[in-house]
Amino acid sequence: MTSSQGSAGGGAAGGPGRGGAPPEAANFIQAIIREHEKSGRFGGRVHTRFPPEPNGYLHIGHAKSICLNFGVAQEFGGLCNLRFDDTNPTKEEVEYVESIEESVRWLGFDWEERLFFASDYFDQLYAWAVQLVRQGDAYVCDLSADEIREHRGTLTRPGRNSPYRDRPVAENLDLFERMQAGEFADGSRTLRARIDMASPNLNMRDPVMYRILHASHHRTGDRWCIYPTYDYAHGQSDSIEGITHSICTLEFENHRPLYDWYLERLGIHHPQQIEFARLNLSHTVMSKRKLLRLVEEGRVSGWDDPRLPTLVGLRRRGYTPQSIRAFCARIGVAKFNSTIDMSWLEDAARDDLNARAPRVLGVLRPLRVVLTNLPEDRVVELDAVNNPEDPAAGTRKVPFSRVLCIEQDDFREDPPPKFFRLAPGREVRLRYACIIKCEEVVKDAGSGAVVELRCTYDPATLGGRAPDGRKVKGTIHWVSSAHALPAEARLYDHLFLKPDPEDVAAGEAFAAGLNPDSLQVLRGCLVEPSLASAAPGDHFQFERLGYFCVDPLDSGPGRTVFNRTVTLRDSWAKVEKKQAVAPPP
RNA sequence: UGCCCCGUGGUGUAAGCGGUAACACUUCAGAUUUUGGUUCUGAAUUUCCAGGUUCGAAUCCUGGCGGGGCAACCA
Repeated sequence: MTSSQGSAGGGAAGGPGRGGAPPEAANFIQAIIREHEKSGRFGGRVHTRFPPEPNGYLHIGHAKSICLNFGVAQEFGGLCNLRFDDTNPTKEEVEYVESIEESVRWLGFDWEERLFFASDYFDQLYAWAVQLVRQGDAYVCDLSADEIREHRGTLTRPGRNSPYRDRPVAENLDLFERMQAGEFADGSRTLRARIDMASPNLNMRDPVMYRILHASHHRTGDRWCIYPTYDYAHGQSDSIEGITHSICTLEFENHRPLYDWYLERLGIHHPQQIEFARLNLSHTVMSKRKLLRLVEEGRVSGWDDPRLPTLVGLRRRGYTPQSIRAFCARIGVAKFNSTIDMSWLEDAARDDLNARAPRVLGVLRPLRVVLTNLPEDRVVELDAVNNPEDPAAGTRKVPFSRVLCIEQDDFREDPPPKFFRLAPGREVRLRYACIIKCEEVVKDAGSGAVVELRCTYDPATLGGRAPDGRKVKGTIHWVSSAHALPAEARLYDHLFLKPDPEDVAAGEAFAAGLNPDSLQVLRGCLVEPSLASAAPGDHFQFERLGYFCVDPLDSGPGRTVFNRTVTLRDSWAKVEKKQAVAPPP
């Protein structure tokens, strides 16, 4: 039994232990499965599946479903399949199949040899359709799409039977055979389930099972010109694979009676469909349609734009699979429609990266600092710890010399209260180096901008500690000008200004809610020389700034681009904000 | 004006058969700190409403109210 690998997410963190362990908090899906295990339904087996349609890129919402399906299987010692729901050749492409596989693998899940396609089952599905026709449970309907809609009735009014509903079985068989043989034009006929046109559930009003589509399929080519609908294909595919728990999102709740109906009429293995609430994240959009729009209208650079909630985007942004899995475990699973604040995702990234990302010194907006009492040719190699959370990460050397750069934000000519950084006449500690004192501020004659600080360093404090015990509250990051490497940094913010992108004035397109500052490109950054060996995709913590990831696409020889995954928590920013709202007397 | 689902602190979730609300995050206040990071301590706040059943209801029943979904030959 390999059920204790635990951490990989899905449901409550850790999950319940197996075999007689006291009951732990579980989400409602785990509770249902436990119930089934107890009652012996499915013979104690648990087999799930993640069933994407290959018509777009995976996003964080899919990650929730992936973690749930693979997680629950893992936890109960079961299996999870990857199955592409490829029943609509007009929308689906191989390009998506490949990207989806890659994303699931990247997230850390393994479907082993169980990669399936609904299209693998087209022959079986067809045979079952014939069976239903024979049983009088399905018929060929000559109504057009418009006519079908018209016959369906409305939410409050029952529908009317199709005039073709009572066709003799032999005629149905013949017609269906000829549909399949390509005798009829697209849309001219359908195969429909014969259920109940007066059902209060519209899905039961003789739903379409097969439509004529003379389209080439990415896997079956031109073998078929009729294709099963989702409702007819999905449950039967589950059945074929021996799925026990068919987990899907809430909008399929009303489809469950139909899911059950097909399986019952066919008399085949009958999985349990369970619905859960899809993930909504603040400040972004999740629907394929809207994501596609952002990409097509050029509001983002592509599907992997680091501002997008797509898995390829998050990956490029610097999110690790672990952080995404932890996030999915933390948000839980329920049937209530909720919106999770983006800060939860960001926290998950901080949590994970804090433990693993090596620390480096990098300056985003450099301000020149000259140490007037340090000889020009003097270079000191200082020891810096790579990760205080992980002693095994060791230390590295950082060069220190007369001309340095510090962050512009770390100097204030007129410091507000509680500002612990550098200011005229004040002292600050340079991380891993020494304490310096600002003696003089050099300004640009024209603009009045501060262009250089002339400081002195205290040789007694080399290493950072003051032997006289004097307290220096601030510690700032820095870089040696002569040794630093140039870099570009991309700072990201929410794609949308408001938590709910739909919350725009009447008549305004949702694009109006886009945050104009969601991307800020900084080209004059300077980073410590050890970063010369940074590889694409590497994660770092720029001390005091945030977590950054080497952009795999735009970095190359002679050019390093860092994507800011997320900032560090910044309690000074909070203090400052408060001061701005209510300035001290 | 039909059917289905849902309603627990600010947020997200828990409380197998009804037993007296918990966890995480956020917030606030401290401590530690050569990252205003991390970590640690403490505090604050909760069962949509109204009836009913019961010794006892977040849990069961009824009725409201509120939110979501459904009328593709999409998934």
